[in-house]
Amino acid sequence: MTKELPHITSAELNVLKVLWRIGAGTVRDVKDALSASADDAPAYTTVMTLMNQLATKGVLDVDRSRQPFVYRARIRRERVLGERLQQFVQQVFDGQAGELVMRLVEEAELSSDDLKRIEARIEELEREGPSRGATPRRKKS
Amino acid sequence: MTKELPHITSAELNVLKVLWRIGAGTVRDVKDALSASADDAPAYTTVMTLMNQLATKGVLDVDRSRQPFVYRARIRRERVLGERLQQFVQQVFDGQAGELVMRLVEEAELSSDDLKRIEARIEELEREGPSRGATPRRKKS
DNA sequence: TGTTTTCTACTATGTCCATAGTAACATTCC
DNA sequence: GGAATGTTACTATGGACATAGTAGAAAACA
Repeated sequence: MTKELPHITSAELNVLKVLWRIGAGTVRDVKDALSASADDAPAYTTVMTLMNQLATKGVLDVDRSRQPFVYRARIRRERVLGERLQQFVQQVFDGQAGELVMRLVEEAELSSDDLKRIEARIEELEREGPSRGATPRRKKS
Repeated sequence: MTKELPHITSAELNVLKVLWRIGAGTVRDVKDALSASADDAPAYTTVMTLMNQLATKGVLDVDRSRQPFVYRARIRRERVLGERLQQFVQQVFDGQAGELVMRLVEEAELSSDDLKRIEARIEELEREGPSRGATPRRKKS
């Protein structure tokens, strides 16, 4: 079984996103990247606090043989976003992922490229695996 | 322009969901409904606090001519969930709603009924409005 | 009418979180 | 080596939130 994913706060997630993008980096690297993309970027020390918290939780790997320390994500983006999505679907849409998707479709949140890609994938799934049950996966625990 | 939606916390949202379902009700009604569906339901007074907060923000309507007071939602479910979804897509998926949907498709979060419905709707859209631009709507503000 | 129950209003508490400052330490550069 | 700069470790602060208790008013009941 995969180890339990620790809780990652919103500010921490922003740090993680940068590291997923650049692969590995120092506090300054991450701080600069955050400053470049957002107007209200956190202070250097704030970024460090966040990165230390993530390291303590085992989400980041720290190479202390170099000065400044070099950080790297130990968790895959897919895993974190997947969990986040799952929680969101549960908490806000009561597990009704279908309703969520329909809403995105209706409200033009998806480009026509997105729509094409989704449609294609659905057709593919329906051709290969004729059934996946009438009801989606439910929350456990 | 529609008035700005006040911030609704997670516990408040649970209260709102009950009221959307039952239409209108007293604190006790809501408290009982919450107790029925979840194991760790909040105390009566906690529910009251939440409902008062919502009323203060203008999210709930209070009929004080009856004892106990009767509350009713003044905001439509679609509006709140829509905003929530929008924020989530931005914050977690950087606005890439397509990736979010693909993930739901891949991870079997959608039933085959869901898939059929989505596919049908997409085909419909593609037939009637041949284009909605290559890129989805972006965050404003 | 006196007692018990229900309800409302106000207040309190503890946690989580985002933010960042300060002091100490290392590195670099004249 | 000494000053300037960058880095780390530790600590602090303020706000938001979920939770719920208590006091007093109202209603129900016996």
